[in-house]
Amino acid sequence: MRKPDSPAKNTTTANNNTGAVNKLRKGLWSPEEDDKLVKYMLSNGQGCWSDVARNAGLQRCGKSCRLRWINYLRPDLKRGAFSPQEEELIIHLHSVLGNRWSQIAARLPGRTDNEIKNFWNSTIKKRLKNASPNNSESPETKEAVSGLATLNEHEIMAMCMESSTSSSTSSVRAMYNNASDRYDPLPLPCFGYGMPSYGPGNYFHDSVGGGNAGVESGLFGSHGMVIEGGGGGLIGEGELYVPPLESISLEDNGMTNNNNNNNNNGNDNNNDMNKAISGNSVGGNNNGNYWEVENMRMGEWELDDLMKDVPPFAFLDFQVE
DNA sequence: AATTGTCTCAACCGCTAGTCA
DNA sequence: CTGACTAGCGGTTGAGACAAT
Repeated sequence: MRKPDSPAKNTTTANNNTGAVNKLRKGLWSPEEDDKLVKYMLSNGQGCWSDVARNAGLQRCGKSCRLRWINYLRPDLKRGAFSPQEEELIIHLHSVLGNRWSQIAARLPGRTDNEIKNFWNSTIKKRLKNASPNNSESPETKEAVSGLATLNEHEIMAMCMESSTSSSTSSVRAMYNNASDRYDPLPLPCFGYGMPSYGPGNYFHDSVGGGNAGVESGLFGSHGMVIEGGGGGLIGEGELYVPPLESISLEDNGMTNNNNNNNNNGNDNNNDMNKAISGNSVGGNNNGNYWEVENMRMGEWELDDLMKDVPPFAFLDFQVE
């Protein structure tokens, strides 16, 4: 943890330093600063982060405010220890996506890229290493990693349930109940498609009336997070494959996210999952929506191709007016 | 009880990409 | 086209917490 710089040391008042820009604070955030930022964000929503810093009366750079909000203050954060299911999912996603922490985080409701990155570097990495102290390419290690490429359907559902009933949901409800009978959430920059239960259009809107948004919309459902194997190939029947963001065709869902322009070509995804989906037509579990992924290999999927003919983003009601 | 080593994680840094004048 | 500005990402740092000696 970094020591919070004292305000006296870091703040140069404009009074006795004409023309000088106030020195920005660094280091740990004080409760008062947190309070200021939370209050500002809840009442004004996210705008330009440098404006947020200025208007909230914080001697912080916008970048610092953004980080603090995203990683710590955002009301929907889950916090606490990672569940075994989350852990498995992280390992699996990392085997598919590599160190794309933000994309991994986008598939884990209430978790931040920073949190996942730390968890990976401190815990999982070590665990996988310990599983095979002599050789990282040993069968044990391969099993530890590739064995997680498929997740048990019930485990996924359990994660959906856990996610949708998490205490963070309640806390968000509490924060928004006074203002409205539905959750008009603050914009959450890292939540794009691929995180449907919190994503645009699904974000808690149905939860207030007793519905269960996380389950109804499907933690991995409507945007095609999980492809159910049809038997044969590496994805067995009843097993679930979580495709990389870049690989998901949204055409059948009629949904896309213009914000996701990350044109990763997936060259580092040359693992067995390619073989698994290549030559196996796998159907989505989304009420009859199917993605035809026949003949597709990750390295060949270009985002431009995926995005063409996709109708404009149809759900922007979470945007701050 | 004191010291040392290790772990955890909040926050920073540097970089890239997108936007706009 | 260019440069300034901003958002976002991944890597790294470092201080506090905790465990071991």
